[in-house]
Amino acid sequence: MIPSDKFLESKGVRPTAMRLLVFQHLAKSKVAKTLSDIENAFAKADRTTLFRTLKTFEQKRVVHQIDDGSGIMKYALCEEGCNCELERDLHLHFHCTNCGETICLTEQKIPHINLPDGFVAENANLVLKGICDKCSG
Amino acid sequence: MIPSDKFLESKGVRPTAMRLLVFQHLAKSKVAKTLSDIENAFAKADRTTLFRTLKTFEQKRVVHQIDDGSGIMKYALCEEGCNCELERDLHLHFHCTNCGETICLTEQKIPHINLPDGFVAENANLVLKGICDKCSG
DNA sequence: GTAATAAATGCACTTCCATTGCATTGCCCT
DNA sequence: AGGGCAATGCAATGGAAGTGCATTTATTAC
Ligand SMILES: [Mn+2]
Ligand SMILES: [Mn+2]
Ligand SMILES: [Zn+2]
Ligand SMILES: [Zn+2]
Repeated sequence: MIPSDKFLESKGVRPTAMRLLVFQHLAKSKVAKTLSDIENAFAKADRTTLFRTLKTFEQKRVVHQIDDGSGIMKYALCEEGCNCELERDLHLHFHCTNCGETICLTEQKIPHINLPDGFVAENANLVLKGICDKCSG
Repeated sequence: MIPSDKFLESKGVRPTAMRLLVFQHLAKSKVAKTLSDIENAFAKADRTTLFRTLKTFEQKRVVHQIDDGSGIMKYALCEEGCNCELERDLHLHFHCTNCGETICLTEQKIPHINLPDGFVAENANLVLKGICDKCSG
């Protein structure tokens, strides 16, 4: 298990105290987090710093942003070997309408779609909504 | 060609002057429209009225709302025989990162996805981003 | 080590869109 | 005409994203 600070450095992100906390918070979580989630997880965290931390993480492919249709952006760690550079998010996301949580289904890839002539897709976002495993149990 | 007012009535929407204008505006358009788009299309239109008009249309399955990831909701007429009730949006949407337009690809259905145990999908949203036919020509 | 430089942080403020409250107007039915 | 409900218009609010700028902290140069 590569330590968090070394990991961030390997991604080109300077491992400040706050960044390490955010990274580890996301690493512990099975679900995607909103900015407010993260803000509330740390008593003395400034919203703007967290916002910019996540932006930096996103640029350096540490996290990916998820628009699950709830109106609030969520963030989750990228998979190892994830090539967000080419296709931001090949896997799909599941948004539970009961508990409101959103999770990455990294095993479920977005199928290839044949588009009409003239359309060139560079990116895809597939969100399924319904009841998650915890809520349907 | 069924007249607009009869069509709205058949959907359980009272065909007021403003509603007819909005409906016909959407019917003419090949692309999904934002609330501001519609507001700008009519000089003396109140934003709130349009907002509620679209909300009513959505509830009565006259239009569907599209979250293309641009941060602004867009609206497009439902297809004839569309069963939004069961699966809000079976077809996919294409968002052009060049011209900013979003169009319904009603022929392109969202493929069925096998989910892990415990997950029950009720709804799906698939948005492809890239260059549209007009911009790639 | 100290000074210069660059990066990160904190606070205030702005912007943009969605949404609501409430008074008013218009429509429909009796 | 009058009662009642639906639709409208205007004002205000809320929530989230994003920006400006001063301050602190870390890095680099000397
Ligand atoms: Mn994901
Ligand atoms: Mn559509
Ligand atoms: Zn759930
Ligand atoms: Zn285009």
